[in-house]
Amino acid sequence: MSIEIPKAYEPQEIERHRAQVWFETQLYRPPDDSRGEVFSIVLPPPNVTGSIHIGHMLEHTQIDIIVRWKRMQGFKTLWLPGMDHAGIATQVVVERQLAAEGLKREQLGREEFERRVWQWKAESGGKIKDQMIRLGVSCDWTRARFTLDPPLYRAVMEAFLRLHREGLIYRGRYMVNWCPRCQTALSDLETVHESHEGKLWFIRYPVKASNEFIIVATTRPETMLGDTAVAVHPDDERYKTLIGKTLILPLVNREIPVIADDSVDREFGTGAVKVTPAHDPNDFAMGQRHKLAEIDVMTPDAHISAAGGPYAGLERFAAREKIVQDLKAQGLLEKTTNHPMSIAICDRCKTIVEPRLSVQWFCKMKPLAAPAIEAVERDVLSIVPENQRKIFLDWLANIRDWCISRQLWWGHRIPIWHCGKCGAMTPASDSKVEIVNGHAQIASVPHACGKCGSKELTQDPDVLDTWFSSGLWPFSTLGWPDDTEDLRTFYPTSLLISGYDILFFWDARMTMLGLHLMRGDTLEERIPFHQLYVHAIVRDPHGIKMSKTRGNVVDPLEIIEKHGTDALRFALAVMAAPGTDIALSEERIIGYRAFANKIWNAARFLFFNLEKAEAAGLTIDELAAPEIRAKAPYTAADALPHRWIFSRLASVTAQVNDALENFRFHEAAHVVYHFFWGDFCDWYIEWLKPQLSSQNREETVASWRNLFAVFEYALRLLHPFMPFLTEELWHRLPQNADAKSISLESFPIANPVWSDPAAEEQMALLQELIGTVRNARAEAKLDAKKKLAAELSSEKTSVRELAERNLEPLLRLSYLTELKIQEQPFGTAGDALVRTTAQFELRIRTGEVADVQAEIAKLKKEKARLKQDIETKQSRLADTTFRSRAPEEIVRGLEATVAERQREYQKIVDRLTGLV
RNA sequence: GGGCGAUUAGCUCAGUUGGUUAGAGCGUUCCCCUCACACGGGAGAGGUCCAAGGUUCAAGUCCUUGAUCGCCCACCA
Repeated sequence: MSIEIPKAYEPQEIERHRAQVWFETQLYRPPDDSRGEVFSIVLPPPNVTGSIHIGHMLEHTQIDIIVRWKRMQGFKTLWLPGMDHAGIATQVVVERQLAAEGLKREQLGREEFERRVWQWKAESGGKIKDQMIRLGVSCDWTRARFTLDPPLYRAVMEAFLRLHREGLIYRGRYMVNWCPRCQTALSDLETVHESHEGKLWFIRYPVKASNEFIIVATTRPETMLGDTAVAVHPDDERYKTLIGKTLILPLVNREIPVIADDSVDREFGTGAVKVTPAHDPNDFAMGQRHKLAEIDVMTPDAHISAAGGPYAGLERFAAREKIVQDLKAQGLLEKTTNHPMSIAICDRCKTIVEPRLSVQWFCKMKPLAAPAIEAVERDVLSIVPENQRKIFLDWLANIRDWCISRQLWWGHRIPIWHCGKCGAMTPASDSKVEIVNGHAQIASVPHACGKCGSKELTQDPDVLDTWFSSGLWPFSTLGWPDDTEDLRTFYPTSLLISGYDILFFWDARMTMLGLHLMRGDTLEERIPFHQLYVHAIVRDPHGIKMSKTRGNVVDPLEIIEKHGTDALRFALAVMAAPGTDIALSEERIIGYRAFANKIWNAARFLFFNLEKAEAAGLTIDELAAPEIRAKAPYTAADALPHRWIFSRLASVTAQVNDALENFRFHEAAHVVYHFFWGDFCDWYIEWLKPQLSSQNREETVASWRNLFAVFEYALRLLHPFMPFLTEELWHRLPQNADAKSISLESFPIANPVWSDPAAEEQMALLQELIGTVRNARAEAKLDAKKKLAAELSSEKTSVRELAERNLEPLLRLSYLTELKIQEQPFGTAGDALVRTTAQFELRIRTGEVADVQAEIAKLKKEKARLKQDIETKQSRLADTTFRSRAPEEIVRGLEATVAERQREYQKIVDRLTGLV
């Protein structure tokens, strides 16, 4: 029997097929009846708009590695997927589509607009799901959730109503970040600050009935239309006499007072600041302190409002220009200076944000943050890497109230009704939802105003910040507020893996809301996840952030089509050192595609040679039945290669498990890569080749069994990193005809019994021996096909024996025709290449006269290197402080090294004297 | 303004408690289409670990300062 497989690994069809099977068989739904330790994790839900990008790919790869690893370790494992309705982001996309049709959402009306968004959601969401399935993520699709699904809608209502009852959610007229394009309030997090080359305008404000004036400096002259005071520092000698006087506000001719306030910075500008309570957060606070009028001079779309008199209707920057010109014309513009500053822009649409006074809903954060801080400090929630923990804590410590209302139509509508008569607010009596037109909305609509009994009730038009519902994700997805089986089983989740870009948006909010809303006496019971691993972001090959405008984005699906998912996954994993961003290049991915091919071909080699096993009388069962495999390693007359590879397996397994435990994906991937390619393919398989069809049946049987055992072991080790390839090969293994999936097999556990330092040491020596031969022939530029004879000498019996016993593989690996082993050192004839190490001396007969001069030059170079090395070490050893303070093992180690180098040195000297 | 990170081979990056000759992938040079794999095999070259001080028997690793680059936070008119 032999199994035919193609010469090169072509991932596309294989991956598509495997992904489909995994999905259709619901392979990753945790068995309902199983008990045992639980591992649960939620997918950071991608925005329903857009598509899977490389950042998702990194995140999904890391989660999937951990999840597959845990599942194989025997945990009852749930990875819960889903999508986020992504309030603004989605609404913006659909509004853009409408704009292309020449429509505005107001023309459609709320209901029709929502219908359009749902339509788009179905399309886009379906695409994302298909993409994720194609990526092979091992999540439980039967539990997929969407933030606007009825049960989750209800969870949002429940959370809102509860926080509202508790007084943690309040409504009020405050200064908020307002996006004039999105026409909605934004939270602080949804704005980003950009440095900007601004200007500082110095404007004269005349004192009433006097020739005096005060010069104020401002970066936003257009807001002067709304000025209601000018403030100076109370102790500022320059202005002391003016405090309390009245100024005439230029252009609008309004009378405004000069007030004194501690918050004024005497050093800045002229030390006098115009106060615009309706258009600046500081001024708003000052206005509150001094009971100043708030004059809103701007419309929601950032044009000057009627309150701006002659400037009404002008766009804000056009107004600025005109105002500056008018001031100049009236001689009131003292001067203009450059002023570097930072401006806030809308994270979503990049429009400059306008601080705006408006009525919004807020969530008090201090009381919610306190338990979260405690949880992190007490390590109830552990955060990796360490520096993210500090950032997390700092943010919580300085937290401010969260503006949670958005003037959008797409989202969870606030379950509060306003009375048209008395203005009082009546909340829904409970969180139940009903389905209307297929979608959830609050069911328990109040019939009358809770205060005056009027029936004139209208629901608050606003929806909640999309992150409010995201903040409930780890429990809303499990059925909260009901006490469901899932919630009891899988909450708290074990781990969260998320990017640092949403640490505050999402991770921190989930932590706070979970701790507050969930039942349980202890933080441990309420915390939404026990561990938080914060991953980095993917950058382009030059380390530059990917963005559509720069055009350096990498489409993971394109890469996957070209090189396969496993190659991309492996590249991402091996580059994902905690705390540093990833510069991803296609070359790198191609490299791991080659690795996949290498694995494929190792399998091909096994399959190809099965006849040889049969020739030795082995059946498939004998070869690789699980119970037979379990007894590996089998040893034969020459046990060294087997002892060695299993010893390597023991340490590799320990390293992989340890690395994954600490989210050191790069280390785990690196270790399996080098084990498979270096140890397994380059040495073990090569070594075993002659034994696979040798005359010695015992040896052949042992080699075959071990080869299969190691190979299938390696597949399991590799599976979390390369799920498709390993699954495919697993099924092609002859003994696995009926196997369900490698992902349900057990993950290797390091077997300390296999650890065999002696074997590793001997192998290292053999590798050195072989390397020496290869090096010599390469340097002598000998024809690669030319067979050589060599002689080996060593004072050490163990070395001679080792070489003798492993004659076969040595011949094979080095293309020697003959190897003679002797005790005595060689003479010094010039017809051979001689290589000397501390352990042995090797003479390779080339059959031609060696280039003696080249040999001498090489030896001299080596001699000099050794001399230098020995001297440095000796002087170190001569240092009495070193001898007295350094640990004894270090000193002894150094002594041994020096002794060895000296022997080597002596040999070279001898050889040189012979040659010269 | 506050905080954080980075600087190691031509390029992109590893290097967890300080310890003997600092690693990987790609690229590059030389040899080989050897019966699993040219997406391969073999052998090389290539680094005063940003700079200057310091701690230590011992520093890529710890401390201080500086330079360059990057990121995050922030209500500096």
